[in-house]
Order: sequence, then C-alpha cells, then structure tokens
Amino acid sequence: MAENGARKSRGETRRRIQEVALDLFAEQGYEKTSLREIAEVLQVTKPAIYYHFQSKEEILLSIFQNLGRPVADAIAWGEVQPRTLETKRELLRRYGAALDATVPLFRFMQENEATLRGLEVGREFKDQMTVIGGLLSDPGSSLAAQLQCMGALLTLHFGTFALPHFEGSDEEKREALLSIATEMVERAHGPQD
Amino acid sequence: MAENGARKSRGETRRRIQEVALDLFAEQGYEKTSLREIAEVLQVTKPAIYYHFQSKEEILLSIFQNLGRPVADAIAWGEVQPRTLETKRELLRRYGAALDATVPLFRFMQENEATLRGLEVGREFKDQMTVIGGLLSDPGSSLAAQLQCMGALLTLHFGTFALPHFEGSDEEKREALLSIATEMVERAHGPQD
Amino acid sequence: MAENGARKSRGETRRRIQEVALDLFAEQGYEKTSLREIAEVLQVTKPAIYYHFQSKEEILLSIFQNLGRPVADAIAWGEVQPRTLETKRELLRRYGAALDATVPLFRFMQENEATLRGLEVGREFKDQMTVIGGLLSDPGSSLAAQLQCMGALLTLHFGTFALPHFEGSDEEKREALLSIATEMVERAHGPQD
Amino acid sequence: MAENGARKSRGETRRRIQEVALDLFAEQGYEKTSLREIAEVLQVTKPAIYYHFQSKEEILLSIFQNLGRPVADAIAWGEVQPRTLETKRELLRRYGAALDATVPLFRFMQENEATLRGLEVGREFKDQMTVIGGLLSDPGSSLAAQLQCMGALLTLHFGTFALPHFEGSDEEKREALLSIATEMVERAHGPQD
DNA sequence: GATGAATGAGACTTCATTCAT
DNA sequence: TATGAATGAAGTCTCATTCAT
Repeated sequence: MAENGARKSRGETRRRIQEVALDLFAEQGYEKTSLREIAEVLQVTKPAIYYHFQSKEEILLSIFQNLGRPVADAIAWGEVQPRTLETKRELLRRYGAALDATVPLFRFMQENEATLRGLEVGREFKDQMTVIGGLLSDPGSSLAAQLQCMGALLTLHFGTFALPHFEGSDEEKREALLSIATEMVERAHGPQD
Repeated sequence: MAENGARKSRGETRRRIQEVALDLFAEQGYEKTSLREIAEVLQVTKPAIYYHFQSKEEILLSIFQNLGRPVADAIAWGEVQPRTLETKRELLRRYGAALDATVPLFRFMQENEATLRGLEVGREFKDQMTVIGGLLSDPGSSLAAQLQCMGALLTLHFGTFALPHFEGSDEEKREALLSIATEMVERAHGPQD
Repeated sequence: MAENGARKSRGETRRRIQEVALDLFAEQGYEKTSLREIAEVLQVTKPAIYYHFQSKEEILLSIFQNLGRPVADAIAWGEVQPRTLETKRELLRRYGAALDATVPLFRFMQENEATLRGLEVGREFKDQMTVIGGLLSDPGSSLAAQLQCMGALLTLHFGTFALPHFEGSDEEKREALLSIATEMVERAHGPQD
Repeated sequence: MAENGARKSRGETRRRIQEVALDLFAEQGYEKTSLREIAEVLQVTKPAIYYHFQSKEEILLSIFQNLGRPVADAIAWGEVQPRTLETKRELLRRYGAALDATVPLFRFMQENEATLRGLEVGREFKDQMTVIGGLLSDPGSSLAAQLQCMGALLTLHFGTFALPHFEGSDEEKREALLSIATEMVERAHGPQD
C-alpha cells in the first residue's frame, strides 16, 4: 500500500508500544494503566498489542531489558575492579551517567515498588542498588562508614530525580551532585588507607 | 451481646481497618489491594467497611491524617524558628524521630507514588520534603550547598528504610545516620557563617 | 420489599443458577455456554453469578455433587455385596434407577467428554462405569463373558438415552431395557456356577 | 526449493492439517482446540491454514467427508438388501469393520456431541445410528425385540471404544464383540421366523 | 504456498460500590 | 453495627478471521 505513509515496518509497532507503555506506567502506575489505554494512544486495538507481547507483564519485562542495560553494565564493571578509592569514584561516575540515561525507567521503578515486588524483574533490579552499595563500602568498615557510603549512593540516586527543582545547567547540577557523593565516599574510605 | 468479651467498642473496628489496610497497601500497593482482601483479613464483610468509611480512598485519607501528624508537627515547628545551624540540627533530629515513628506510612508513600499522585492527599504530603529541604538550606546559598542539604535529607529519609540491612542496635544506627546528615548540613551551612 | 413477590430467598438464586447452567451446558456444551448467557436467562448480571460461585467450573462441580449422588450410592452399595448373580441383578436395577433420576447430568457428561477430561470432576465420574463393569463380571472369567457384561452395561446406560425414540410407557420401556441387560449378565454369569 | 527433501507436495499439508486437527479435536474437544494450537503443532502460521481451508468448521467437515465414508457405505449397502437375518449379520460385520477403521473420528463424535449438534455435519452423522438401528430390527416387532436390537448396536458401537481395556489380541476381541452383538440380534429376530 | 500484522467480538473474572434488611 | 445479594464498569486475555505482501 504505497499510498499509506504510516505503513508499519517490522518492529516499529513493538517499539512504539514499549515507548507509550513506559510513559503511561511512569505517569499513572503499572496497575492503573490498562492495555485499552495503551492501545488507544497508539490507535490500534488491544489484540494488536497481544500480537507483539504475550502479556502486560511481558511489556514491562522488555522495557527493563532494553533500558536496564547501562546500569547493569556499570555494576558489571565495578564487580571486576580492585576495590580502590579510584574505582569507587569511577563507579559513582558511571552509575550517575547510567542513571541520567535511564531516568524514566528509574522514576517508574521508584514509584511502583509495591507493584514491582510481585513481578520478579522488579526484584532483580532492586538488588542492584544493594550490590553497588556493597562495592562502595568495605566489608570490614565501621557502621558509620557503611552508612556514609549508602548515603552517598542515595544522594546520587534520588538526587538525580530532584535536580529539575534546582537552578543551573544540567551539566553543572550533575557534576555538583556527583562531587557531593564522591566526597562522602572519600570521607568514608579515607580512614582505612 | 454482653457475654462476648471481644465485643467491638466504638472506633475499634475502624482502627483495625486502618491498621490492616495500611499493612496491605504497603505490602501490595494501593491498587492491588482490594476491599475484599481487607474484609477477609478482618473477618468481616465488605459492607461493614463501608459502614466505617465512605470509600476506599477515605480509608487512605484517614490513615494519613492519623499517622502523618508527627512529621507535619516537625515541619510546623521548623517554620517558626530562626534559621540557625542549631535549628537545622534540631529539625533533622525531629524529622528523623517522626520518620521512625511512621515508617510504615512512609514506606507506603514511597512505593505508591504513582498512585498517590492522583489522590491529592498524596500530593500534599510529597511537598513536605520540599519544605524541609527549604528549611535546611539558605535561600541565597550556592547550588552545591543546596544539593548538599538535599543530600542530607535524602540520606536521612531513605536511609531510614535501609537501616534493617545493617548490623547494630536500632539506637546506634539511627544516631549514626543522623550524625551523617547533620554533618552534611553543617558543611553546607559553614561557609556562610 | 413486600411488594416484590420475586424477592430472592437465600439459596434460591444459587439453585436456579445450577438449574439453568445444567440445561445450557447439556444443550450447547460447557465451553460454548457463556456466563453471560446464563446470566441473561436468569435475568441477573454476571457478577451475581460470581457471588454464588467462585468460577464457571465451580458451577459444574456443584452440579455433579448434587446430582451425582444416586449413582455413587448404587456403586457404593455394590462394592460391599457378595458377588452373586442376585447382587448383579440388583446392581443393574439400582444403576438403572439412578440413571433415570439423573438423565440430564449423564446426557451432559456423554456429550462433553472431551471437556470433562480436563476437569477432574469429570474424570472421577468416568471411572464409575469401569467400576460397575468390574462388579458385574467376574475377575477370572472369559473374554467373551467380560465383554458380554460390558455390553449389558452399555445397553442399559446408553439405551436409557435412546428410550424416547421408542413407543410405549416409560415404565414399560425401562423394564424391557433392564430385562435385556439382566439377561445378558445372567448368560455371562451362568457358565461359572 | 529443490534442495529441500521435505518439500511439501500439493495436498500434503492439507492432509497434515486434517490429521493434527482430528487428533486435537478428539483430545481436547472442538471448541477448546484453537487454530493457533493446530498451527503450532504443524509449525506453520495460522493464515497458512486458511490457505487450505475456509474456516475452522470446514476442517471438521472435510474430516467427516474423508473418514466417514466406510460407515456410510455400510449403511448404503444395508438399505438395499432384503431384511433377512443373514443381511443383519452382515450389516453388523460391516458396521463393526467400518467402525474399527474410523475409531478416532467416532471417538471425537461421541465426545463432542453437544458441539456437533450445532454443526449440521454432526447431525447428519448422528442419524446414521438410528438408520442402522432401523435396519436391524423389524418394523412391526415387539418393544423388547426393538430394544434388544438397539442394545446389540450399542454394544458393538460403544464396546469398540472400550476394547483397549481388555486383554487379548485385537482380532480376538473384535470377533467376540461382534458375536455378542450378532447373538442379540438373532435372539430378537428369531421369534419372527 | 505462506506470512506478518491487525481486528471485532467476546470470553472469564474482579472491583468498588449500593441497598434493603 | 453489620450482612446477603446484586450491579455497572472495567480488567486481561484469546479466538476466528482477514488482508496486503
């Protein structure tokens, strides 16, 4: 049908479903978003969605698999490095960057924890923060040091979502946030050197 | 029914509904928790719940009104104090204490942001953190200082939920967390003295 | 509501659902009968059905439990009797009577075997005929004798459903059928005496 | 694609569809068997099935036309014979043989009566048994004689499906079954000679 | 000879809510 | 103070079928 410029090419509809779904999931929550709604936005019928995904949950899963990459990579990198201060600095840098690139996914995750708890894919992702926390602190360090590292991570992580509330260029704000987190880790790391 | 020692006194059932509801809302999310479920746990029928509350949302509302007090009080206190470093220290202390007493409610809020966004009562509460953030930092301070204060708050706030993952007595952990947050605020406050 | 003569009394709707469901299941098959249809006939809404039964399958189950009794009783009786010719005669008599009283259920079963195979309750019932077959023949008897007994049972069982095609009073026809079956069993039993 | 030894020849796929469809229809019932399932087993797509058949029902129809032949032939033969005892004996023999060759189809028919009732092709087939019943008994005979003939037919027909439960060679069992049915017809026929 | 993509209809089921008692 | 019975709306999902390629 050459006359139809909107002719769907292979894989295009699938991608559009993921896109719209993430938007709606993030905006209204996973439970409150119905497939009817997604279909309406896309101007297709519900079964069209089922042609591309086996279930509502599978849509979510595919989104995680697509967007969750950067963070997973940062963690994978961290896990094979020596646990030096420099590694920690670099890990924060990488995690922060990954976070920036995946803000919508993480915002969705934050806001739908209760739902994700029942979905496995959510549970896997939740653990990542624990893993990073572990990479930042040192096994035998004091409670204060451990909490300080966790605080650094929390600041970087949740702070990312608060950035729009502050003035300044994105670049500027991200660097400021990263340097606060880095400083906290350095202070926690220092005494052990 | 004088013979029944378990006779429900006025208001008791109401309180039990709130209790069970918060538990279930926090565990499974607000949307996924049905009134049928709440009724089942309480061993009453659904209409019995409607005798005590006008709607599902009203249950949530009443929970916020009951449990949200301590935090609101801490904020109200902060708003009428002079903005000295000592005030900030005390504010963190009070906020931390209020948080401890209200962990289930806050856990629920964190995990159901998307849902709460549509419920007004949720929106009001969300703003509180912004207000406290404002009380901790100083209007004209640098971006770094502002972010540092926000980091302190984030650390205290979200750290509270992470405490169970660490070893040590509750008392000990809470103090360590508070002192990290305090230190951050002090550093942000310092240069301006 | 005294003015409403059709006011539903406890359990009445439940019974009506079973009644209508069996009718429709028998007429169109279990799969092809939708809850919407049942609800329409009853002039209630679908959720009203769900108030009385947990699922479509549970409706079927309850029908079996209600109507399956007579046959189950006949079998239970047969299982504790000495295996004499007289017992066999009486067993056919009882089975035939139970069958008469439960024609709609059995018609449904015959006509929905494939569906019932997936439903457990169906499987249990299916086995009953095997059990009766066993009670009619003798363990060590010849193949011919065993098949003859099975033929008697088949004649009695399926013949019951064919009776309306013949002329004569119900009483008359049932007795004729029973005597044919009895004669077959007697011939199979005879040689061993 | 000359290189592909498994190249589908004209009509081969069609036959495979019928084969798989009958298997699944017999196993799960017509309604519960979806075209998706058939397509999956065959490793083709749904539209491929529509290339060979116009509808789901047409698949069923074609199966009946292919496999129903032997029985229809037996009946056709019977209808033009003089109604002697020998004809009846031969008719049972032919019907039994036709049945053996078509067990899967008849099993499906037995187990999906309710569904077939709505499908016309099913209704036609159902009548055959009535026709044979008519050929076996004599118009003016007694009720007992008529029922006895019907019993013979039922025994032969349904007994065929029960044969696997008994021990012995297939040949042996079939002959035993046939002789039981024949004997019944003879007894019913006898008095009139 | 077959496929990718999509559709309209309808299935079972659950929910928050109501009303008479 | 609570219950039995019922409802309207909506949910996820599957089905038979079609059509352009």
